[in-house]
Amino acid sequence: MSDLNIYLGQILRKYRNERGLNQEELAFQSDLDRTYISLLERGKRNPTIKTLFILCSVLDISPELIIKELQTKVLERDF
Amino acid sequence: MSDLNIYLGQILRKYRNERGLNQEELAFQSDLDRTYISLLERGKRNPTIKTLFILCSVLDISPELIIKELQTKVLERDF
DNA sequence: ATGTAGACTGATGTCGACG
DNA sequence: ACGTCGACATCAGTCTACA
Repeated sequence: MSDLNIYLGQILRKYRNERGLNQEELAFQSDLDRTYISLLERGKRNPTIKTLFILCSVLDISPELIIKELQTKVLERDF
Repeated sequence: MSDLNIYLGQILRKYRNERGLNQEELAFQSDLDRTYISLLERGKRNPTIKTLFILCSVLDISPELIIKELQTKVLERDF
């Protein structure tokens, strides 16, 4: 639970790489700042639901699936 | 997409009522402010992922399921 | 028991620049 | 192409109070 940001960052980075996007392209398409993508992926930010939905739509993945992965990662540890 | 907050608020309120909790009890158990729960349920706030997870744990519902419901509501309209 | 208002703190998210 | 820094604006979330 405390490391939720870290896990989410790892998941988002994984899908970004799978899509063959770099941070700049993801930032541009999602209309977010590149430095913010960097912060997110390194677990320095805890995004809002709306931001998550935007990123998921660009990464062409279901928010539900991201949350599912996040849940399992969190449950493994301290939730 | 623009109405994401509204839909999320409706969903959260639905589950809170199903659990027989009032806003004060939910606020206390989730360690959030009562007035914030009120704002959330009326779509005036866009919570972070962490806040969603906290609320879900008190409401004893999977975050994945909330997001799934939210997705379908959003997809119906403008996403 | 809930909605609302206002003032507030801290975190999210922006922007320009550098290594 | 990414991490980082600092300054900044905006919004999440708190608190007191009243209807």
